[in-house]
Amino acid sequence: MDAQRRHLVATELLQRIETAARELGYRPNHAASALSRGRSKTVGVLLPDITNPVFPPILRGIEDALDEEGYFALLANTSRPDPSVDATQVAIERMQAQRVEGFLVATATRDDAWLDSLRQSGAHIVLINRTDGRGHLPAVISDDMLGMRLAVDHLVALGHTRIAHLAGPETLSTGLARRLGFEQAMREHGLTIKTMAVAEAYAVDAGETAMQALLAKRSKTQFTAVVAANDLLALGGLQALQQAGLAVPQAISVIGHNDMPLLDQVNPPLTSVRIQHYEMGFRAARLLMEALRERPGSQEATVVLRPQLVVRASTAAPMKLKV
Amino acid sequence: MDAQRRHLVATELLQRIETAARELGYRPNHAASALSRGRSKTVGVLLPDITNPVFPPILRGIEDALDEEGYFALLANTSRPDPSVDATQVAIERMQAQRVEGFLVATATRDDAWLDSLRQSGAHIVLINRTDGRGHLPAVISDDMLGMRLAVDHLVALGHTRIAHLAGPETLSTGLARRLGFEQAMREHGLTIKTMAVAEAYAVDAGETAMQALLAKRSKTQFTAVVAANDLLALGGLQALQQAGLAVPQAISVIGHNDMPLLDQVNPPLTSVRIQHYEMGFRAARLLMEALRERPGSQEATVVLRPQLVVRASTAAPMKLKV
DNA sequence: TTGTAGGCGTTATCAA
DNA sequence: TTGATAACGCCTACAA
Repeated sequence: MDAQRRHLVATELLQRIETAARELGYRPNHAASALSRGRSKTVGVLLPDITNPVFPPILRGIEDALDEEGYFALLANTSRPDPSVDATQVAIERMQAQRVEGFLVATATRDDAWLDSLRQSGAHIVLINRTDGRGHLPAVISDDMLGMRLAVDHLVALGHTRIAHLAGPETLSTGLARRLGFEQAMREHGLTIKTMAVAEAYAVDAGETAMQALLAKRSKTQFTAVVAANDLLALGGLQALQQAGLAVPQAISVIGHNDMPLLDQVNPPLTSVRIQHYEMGFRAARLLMEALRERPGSQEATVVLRPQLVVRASTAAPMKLKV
Repeated sequence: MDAQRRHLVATELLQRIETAARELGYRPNHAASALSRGRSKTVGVLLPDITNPVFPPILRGIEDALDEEGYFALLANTSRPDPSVDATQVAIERMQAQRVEGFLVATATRDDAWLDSLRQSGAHIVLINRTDGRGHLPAVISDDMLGMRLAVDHLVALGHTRIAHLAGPETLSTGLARRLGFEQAMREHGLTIKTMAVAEAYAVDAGETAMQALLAKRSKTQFTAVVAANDLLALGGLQALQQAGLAVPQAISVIGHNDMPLLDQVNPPLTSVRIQHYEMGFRAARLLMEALRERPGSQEATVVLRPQLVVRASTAAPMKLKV
């Protein structure tokens, strides 16, 4: 029964009804309600892969927010071993068949055609962590430019001037924004950018490869620090540095991005830009809930969360130059 | 349209129909189907907390298996900051309202009343990773006894004889089974168990506390190695050892359990018993799918997966005794 | 083979 | 305010 109207019925009667209902094993049938009211109380959530450590806190935030309104998330991991089938498209169709009331999308790239058509079909969408290229979808993201500025500021304060960037894929808004943020921050300090390598994906092995590319040019560039666009890249980079016999932070300082779990336990504990993952998921889900309540056309916001630098043992003053 | 009967219709007509359907924006309404057929194509998944690194691979396995049959998982994180409300009970009721066809439960303790009543209500249930106390529910678990044997065998082969156990909560089947496995393995080697500490929960800080308890008795017991029931406990233990100025593995060898992600990157890289998390989720979901297909009363299996020892740098031969 | 009627459980509408 | 009734969209069973 509608919670707001319980008081209209005698308490004693109400209790008798509820006991009876329990004894008869009555359960409200949500499928019937969904059909009749056209509200499934579910939303679709698109993630690349829940196995990637950044996503569990985001998902937890989403579910905590949905929970408050009695919603469930239908989850799809879109990154699959077999890329021949378009997992995203399939997932969206299945979710639409389930009549999800909206979508939370953490898989956007800067040129996703499906996002546009999904939007044009009138679906409610909130992006998480990554924006699309056009920027006309509401989103909850971290201030990636600021994050990179914090990283560069920290290194400059330690005395570094020759700083390299281990960039993420430019197809992702985060990869692009962090590169731009890095360049901007360097400019503000009057520093020129000597080296940059772009990783193919946010993954450990891609980071290793990219770092090797950086190291190949090291004799020329003499960089003493590396800002990575992502922790996984940084971890891969750490491995490449170790193989090259370069000590972190003595020879090279390294900064990651995301501050994913366990990063304080790795060797050396990694300095990283902490992103509010849980908050990101929570706010995005709330935003979606609000959009579902409002009449269509209510203005939709983009929320930008503040990152924070967490200094650990992978950054130190550069070695004295042997001039 | 039913895939098995497509051929009964002229291909050309079929295509015209499908184009028309697409143009009209037709989407099959699953809510209606669910109501009419009594099948929601969803199952409930109960986890303590997706943020704990062991669960993402399990969930991924579950979803990959469900995906094959067009099912979605409705997820609930039952461990909540405010324990005053029984999150499990609430989640189950909401899932039943959504008419989930079964439950995948990774939160079982050895004395859960709700599990029994859920079972008696006729729900299909498959347990994951942990069993209940009575053992009359189908489950997919890892061979915890074997896992501990692998750990002890490895330490004995290195020359250790005084081995301590950092046990998990006895309310969980894994905590109990691993302790029993440890004791059994020690017995097989003719070794007596000098020290054991039981952690309150599978968490880093609980591991730290428990290790401190072990260390308090160290002058008497002189243990040279610790087998932890869980990686988080081992990580906490590592911290306590570091604070006590004991080097790992030179002074003390440490073995974890689960081989969770990033464990190869911590300092020192942790030797651990690898559990097939993904497989566990995948098989459990498959088992549930089968149970849903069969007539009621079909015999239900418990699947036991083989763990595997992953040797890294946290274990070494014991220091020479100064006799 | 094709078509049609009734029902799934809930909600909303419209009369009384 | 209350109570009966149609409708939500799909599925199945039965009739044509």
